[in-house]
Amino acid sequence: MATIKDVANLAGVSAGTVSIILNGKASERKISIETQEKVMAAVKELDYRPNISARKLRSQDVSNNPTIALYWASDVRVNLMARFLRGLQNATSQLGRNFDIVICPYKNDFLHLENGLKHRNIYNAAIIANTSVSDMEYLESITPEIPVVLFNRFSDKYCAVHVDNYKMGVESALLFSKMGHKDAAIMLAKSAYLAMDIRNRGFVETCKNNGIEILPENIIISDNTIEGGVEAAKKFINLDNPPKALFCNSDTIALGALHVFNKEGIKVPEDVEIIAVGMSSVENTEFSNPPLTVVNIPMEEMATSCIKIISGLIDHNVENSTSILFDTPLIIRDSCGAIRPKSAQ
Amino acid sequence: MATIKDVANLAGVSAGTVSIILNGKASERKISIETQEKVMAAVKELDYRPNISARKLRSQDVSNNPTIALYWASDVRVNLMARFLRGLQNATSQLGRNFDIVICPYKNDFLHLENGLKHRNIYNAAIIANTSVSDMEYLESITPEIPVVLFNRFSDKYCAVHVDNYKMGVESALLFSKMGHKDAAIMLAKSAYLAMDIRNRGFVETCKNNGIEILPENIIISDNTIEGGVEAAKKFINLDNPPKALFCNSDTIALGALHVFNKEGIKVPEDVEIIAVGMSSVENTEFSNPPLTVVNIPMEEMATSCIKIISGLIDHNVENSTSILFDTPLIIRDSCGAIRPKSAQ
DNA sequence: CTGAAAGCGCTTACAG
DNA sequence: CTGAAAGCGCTTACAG
Repeated sequence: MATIKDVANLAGVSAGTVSIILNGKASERKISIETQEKVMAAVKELDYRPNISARKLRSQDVSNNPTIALYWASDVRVNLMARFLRGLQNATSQLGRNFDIVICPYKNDFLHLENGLKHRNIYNAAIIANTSVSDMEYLESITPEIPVVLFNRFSDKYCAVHVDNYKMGVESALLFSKMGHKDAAIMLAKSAYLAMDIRNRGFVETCKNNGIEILPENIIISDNTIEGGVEAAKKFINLDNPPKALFCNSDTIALGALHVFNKEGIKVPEDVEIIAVGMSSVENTEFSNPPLTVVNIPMEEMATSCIKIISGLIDHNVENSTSILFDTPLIIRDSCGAIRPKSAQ
Repeated sequence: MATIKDVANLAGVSAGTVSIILNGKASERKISIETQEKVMAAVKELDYRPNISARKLRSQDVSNNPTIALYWASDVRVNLMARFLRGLQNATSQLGRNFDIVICPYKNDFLHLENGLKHRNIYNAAIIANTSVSDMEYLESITPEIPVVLFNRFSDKYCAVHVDNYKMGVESALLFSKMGHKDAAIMLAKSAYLAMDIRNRGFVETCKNNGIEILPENIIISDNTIEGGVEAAKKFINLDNPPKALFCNSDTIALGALHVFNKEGIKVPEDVEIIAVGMSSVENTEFSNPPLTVVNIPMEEMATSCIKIISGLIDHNVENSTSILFDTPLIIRDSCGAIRPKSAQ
């Protein structure tokens, strides 16, 4: 990488002169047109780009926000990030402190390729979200150079903001049980995510314990997209004996399924009751037709909490393995468990 | 802000020693426990935080990505940003070059309070999205210190990636005209955004020219949220003579309206035909009930284009006022203009 | 009109 | 076990 000195040498002037020209003070300092042209030519030839760190160091006028890396798996639905970012914004306004949040997309299972955790001078701190099992193993094996908070994961070693995934599955199963169901189907997002697996286990095991049968063919795997839900619903409809209880591991999938059910005249909740895990904005499931019963993951609040911990870590006044467990409220809406007006029964 | 020298002075040691301790090399370098404790105490007392710029400058090991500020109005639906970020990701992979994208939420009409454009050493470049009229005036009046690309806005002065907002309104009106409508209603997001105003004008003026009447009471203003659409739809239903053509300036509002229509047994498109401006993910309108006809703003492609221009500006090989106008295709779906099977007619 | 030099806050060989 | 010094790449008074 060319430096200002290289440019100066090539142009046959001093570094100071190059700096003046590059900072648009050429006319103010009466630098000759000729010199200016020589310098700009050298800049182009060497593909010179100023070193921002050196600039910042030199001219201290500018308040320097801490830079926080947000590691977000690139194949995770970006609109989940929307909720997260909303929470981040809340936090900065609550803390009266500003952070530069840098979005760092990473490929699941390849977190170890990222440099930000290994160096102390890229970011001041990091939030790591949507780790896969092997990413977690990697994290357990290293000691990052910067403060780290895990989002929606737990570890003894790190600060973490998380939910009880198993319980989410349990509560969904219990609601089905309460509604008197004896068999159920599941739509699962295919993914490498531990959290989702744990949720499924919670659901499946609780079903078993409460006399709800889940036949192997009633477990439908799909992409974690609306379209994935559409495909899954088509499979569901074609089952020999579609259960009247459906658990969707992601509300995105549930929305796709609703689309198909509405189109095909399958009534929710009369023909099939649905519970979904609330990952996307509450709005999306609140105003679907019908509104969906969800076990809600409070992303915004969790994100706010993340930033507060990070802020504390940077200031050295938070314990190095603080964990906050968030509750995941069951929001009962028309798709399952709601008391319906007589006319609709 | 305390420096390493301050810490060294307070602890009564040299700056080098402080550095060694802070970098976790104390035991390796056999620094006495006593010294370590003195230093850490001084660090805490002074609330010392290392200057990342100085670190970066000193230890050049780490590749330094250009930092791009993404100015995004904080009251704009964050899930629009989702689409934008998806486009950004595509760009970085296409360019084989990495950028640090820093999310900079700003308050509309207060872009002038942001420092990033005024200094050359905070960010390397900026993308500015969702400017209000007065933000645009501000931008016209200044010369930013860094390369800037406008997103979904146009200016002679800046690079811009934009769409023909007027035409979006025109095409929606023309489709209604083709469907034989003689009157129409509009649901508008209340906002300070020029783009939305222009769209409305395009729609209203074209309606007028084509004999479609829009009564003042048929113009419904609402929040740009699903809930806003719900409220708007309730007002729509209570109109004395609700038109059979409805233009929504935002698909988010349209989704809220659909919720109400479905609930109240108002059939789309039989009872009312809907065209919406496609701002959120295509998925969301593709799998609603019924799927929505939209004039789509190709956010992802526009974002990709933004980054490519930025990359060119940084490398000095793109013109300083390059503009790219994107097409906004009309996507015909069931809510308006689709050829329906006989059974549904 | 332009150059030489100081110094921003760090880290790291080197010396002792 | 610790300190003094050099130097990363810039910018900016100062000198001429």
